[in-house]
This record gives sequence, C-alpha cells and structure tokens, in this order.
Amino acid sequence: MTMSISNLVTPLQRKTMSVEVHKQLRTLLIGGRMMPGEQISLRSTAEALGVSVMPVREAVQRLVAEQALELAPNRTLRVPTMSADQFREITRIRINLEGLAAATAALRLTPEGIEKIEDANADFSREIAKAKPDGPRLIRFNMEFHFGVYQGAEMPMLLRMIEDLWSRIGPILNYDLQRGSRRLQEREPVDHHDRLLAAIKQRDAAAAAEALRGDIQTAADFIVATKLLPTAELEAVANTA
Amino acid sequence: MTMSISNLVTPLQRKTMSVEVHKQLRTLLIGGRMMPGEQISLRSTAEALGVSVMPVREAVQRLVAEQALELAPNRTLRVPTMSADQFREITRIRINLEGLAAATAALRLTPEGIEKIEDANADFSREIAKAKPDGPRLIRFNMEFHFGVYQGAEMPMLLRMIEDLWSRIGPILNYDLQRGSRRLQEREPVDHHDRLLAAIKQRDAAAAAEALRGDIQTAADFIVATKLLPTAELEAVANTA
DNA sequence: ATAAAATTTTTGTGATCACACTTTAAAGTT
DNA sequence: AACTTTAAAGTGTGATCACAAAAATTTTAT
Repeated sequence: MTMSISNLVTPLQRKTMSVEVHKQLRTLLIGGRMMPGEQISLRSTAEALGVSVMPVREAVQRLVAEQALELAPNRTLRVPTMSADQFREITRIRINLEGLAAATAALRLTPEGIEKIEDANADFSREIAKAKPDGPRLIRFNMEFHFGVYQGAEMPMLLRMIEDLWSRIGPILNYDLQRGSRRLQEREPVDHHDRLLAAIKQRDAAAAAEALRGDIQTAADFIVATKLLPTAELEAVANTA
Repeated sequence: MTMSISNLVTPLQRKTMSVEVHKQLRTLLIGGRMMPGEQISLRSTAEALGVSVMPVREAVQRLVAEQALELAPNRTLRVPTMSADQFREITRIRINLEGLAAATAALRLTPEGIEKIEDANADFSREIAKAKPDGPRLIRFNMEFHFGVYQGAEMPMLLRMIEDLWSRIGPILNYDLQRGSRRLQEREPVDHHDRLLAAIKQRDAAAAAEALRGDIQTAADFIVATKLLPTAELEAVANTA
C-alpha cells in the first residue's frame, strides 16, 4: 500500500439537497422500508422532506438509473416488482460480483478489518439465536458483515455496483422477513458466514468465494420457494393494464 | 423458452426528451467521441440539442449515476479521467461480468444469433486486415460482435450493467485508438474472437469465458502499457487544484 | 510589463409555473 | 341500485427565472 495524499484527506464531496434526498431514499430502499410495487410521488416526498420538487426529481432520476426505482409507462413512479426470473438473474450476478469481492478481500483484508467482520458476525449470530429475532437488527448486522468483507477488497467501483444490487433486492428480502420467515430459525446463514470467515483467515480466495456463493444461493432459493414473486407473465399483463 | 404475451409485444416505453438526450450523450461516450477530462456544460449542450436545460439536467444526472460522467467538487461536469488502478479494477469486473454473459450465451445462443456474431466478426476481421484500418468502423464491429454475444445470454440486467461499464471505458479505448495504436496491426484480437466463437459453437461455457478473458485482459494490458493513464497520486493532486 | 484587484461571464442548483395526461371522485342517467 | 358521463385532483415533464459560487476577463495599480 503506497502512502500518498489521497489516503489522508477525504475527497470533500459537494453537498447538495439532491444527493441528500438520494441518500435518504436509498437507505429506505436498502433497508426494505418500501414495498415492491409501492408508488411514490415527487410532490409528496418533496413536501415530506421540506424541499421543492427539484432535488427530489434529480434524486429520483438517479435512483431510476440505478434501477432502484422504476418509471412505469403510465408515468407513475414506483418501487420495482421483480419476477422470479429476474430474481434468479440478479442472484447469478451477485454470486459473481460479490464472489469476486470476497475472494479479493481474502487476500487484502487487514487484521483490523477481519476483527470488524468477526464482531458483526457475532452480533448476527447472537441475534439469530434468540427465540424471536428482531428483523431490522438482523438485516443491519448481516449488512455490516457482508459489506465489511466487500470493503476489504479495496475495489471502490465494485463496492458501488454491489450496493446498487442490494438496493434492488432490499425490498424483496424485507418483504420476506416481515412475514416472519421460518428461515430465521435455522442455523444455515450462520454456517455460511463462519465458513467465509474461516476462508478469509486462511487467505483462501477460492474458498471465500465458494462460501459466499453458498450463502447467497441458499438464501435466494428460499425466497424463490416462497413463491411470493410474480411470474414474468403476470408482470407483463400487469404492465398493460 | 415459454411463449407468452411478453415475447410478442414491445414494452412501449415512454418517450421523453430527457431519455433522448441521455441516449445521444451515451452514444457519444461509448463511441469514444468525448475525451477523458473534457468538460461539458448544461446550457451549451441544451442549446446544441435545441432543448431547455431541464431534460439535459435529468439526462446528465442519470449519466452521473452510471458513472459515465463525473461531477467534480467545484461543481464542474466532465468526462471522468481514470487512473491505472481504476482501469485495472474495471478490467477485473469486466472479466467476471462479461465472462458470465459469454458462458451463459454459449448455452443459450440460437443459430440465428450465432450467425449474426459471425458476420460481425467477419466485418471486424476484414477491417483489421486492411493496411490502414478505420478506427470508428473497427470500434463499431467490435461492439457488434461483443454485444451480439452478450445479448445471447438473455440476461437483460447483466446486459445493462455491461453497457454501463463500456460507456465508462469508451473514452479511454478511443483515446488509444485515435493515437493510431500499433495494436490494430496485430492479429491478436481476431484470434481471441475466433476462439470465443469456436467455444460457443461447441456449447462450451467455460471455454467461452476463458476466451473472452483473454480478449479483455490482453487489450487492457496494452492500454496500461501505453502509460497514458494518470496515476492515482497525480489524480488526487489534480482534484485539489 | 507584471501583478493584483475588480468586474463580467458562466457555471450548477433550487424554486415556481404551465401543460398534457392519468387517475380518482362526483354527478348525472337509465 | 348500477352504469355512464363529467368534473376535479394529482401525476411527471418541460421551461423560465433567481441565486451563489467559480472562472474568465478586464481594469487598475505598482
């Protein structure tokens, strides 16, 4: 790691209302606080945030570009619904991208970084062991664990792409969680996390990617099995209505 | 492949000025018609396109989200410059994502799709064999070949992500090309294309991904070797100026 | 002639209005 | 009561203006 001025200063980003609005909406989406298919309005959110519609317009435009929001043909703005096919596709992409991040992180993570990940995993493990785990807390700990790993890869562009993917699947995952998913009572996710952690400590890139693949795939299989996702055909018909 | 209404109708997307502006600017970027570091102005481009600043603002906001444009701290809008480190990172991402697309396409491509790819490759091969190949034509044929493959994967989200990546590296690749790159006189890219094509015909997903990896990696190595990319340190200093 | 200071121009950002279109609510009709 | 028709409210989109900050230009001073 070369030392330079770029490592010492924060890049002092411009602060505008629109980026602030964007961050807030994005947090809501990643945290799954908005339901798939839910409509939102420029004026309503502008009023709720105490700003004019302009910043909201730009923030929304950006979220549409990130595919975290959707602009229907009838010009209504909504949280995207996702067909089972689309969910499967996004899962394959996640396995590749997050697998790359995990593999790279296994080689680059510092002891401090590893420690942070272990803490997050401990929190997650403790919460999931409870008789009635708290959904939002579980989501937060799981996110801290995963992104702790991904940050360790030191690939900022990749990190951003993964964040975009998470903002798209956030609503789905939360929808499952709010229904009191049985999966919370299983040890499966913890096993995958432990395996990933072990691979990282051994600096085994391939094993790290494989462990992560297992984590993502089994979680995705569970979601698909719930059959809550609309099929592509139903979605197509809904769009014509 | 199941037959349904979604395969028969085009989703009739809304047509607004802003998406039109977005498409035009994006084409310029992917085609490498804008130089890295080049500044653009909302009002100038609005006047050039004969519209108000509003559609340009939304289009630009979207391009910024796709990281095809950059909003500097001093609030100037420009085509992003890319350090060698950033270029290497984006290359690793491309190998994973485009490799996934190629592997999937090898299993799903129809005979018609394969024929289109062969045509594009023939055009590309013919042009590169000339004494003085035409840069823009070469870029177009290469693009038609690659995206012909990627479309064959039938993964629309993945396709979009790859397009975003290309709009980011477009300016760099063209910059190299405009300097009359020696690489054009080598048979190397054609070899990789032929190998990829052969793998697809044999329905060998792994071989397809590997051939594509070779194509991307050798091209990237050449770019990095030209040392035209600013280092991360220089970039950091430039940002403070 | 050179440098410093003041001025003008240009930049992105936010707010407000007008417009076309869709959806919802109300009124009218059978 | 059930359906059709009409009116109202709400939607994103585009244009225009005002403003602060940065950049470029001109002016002034040394």
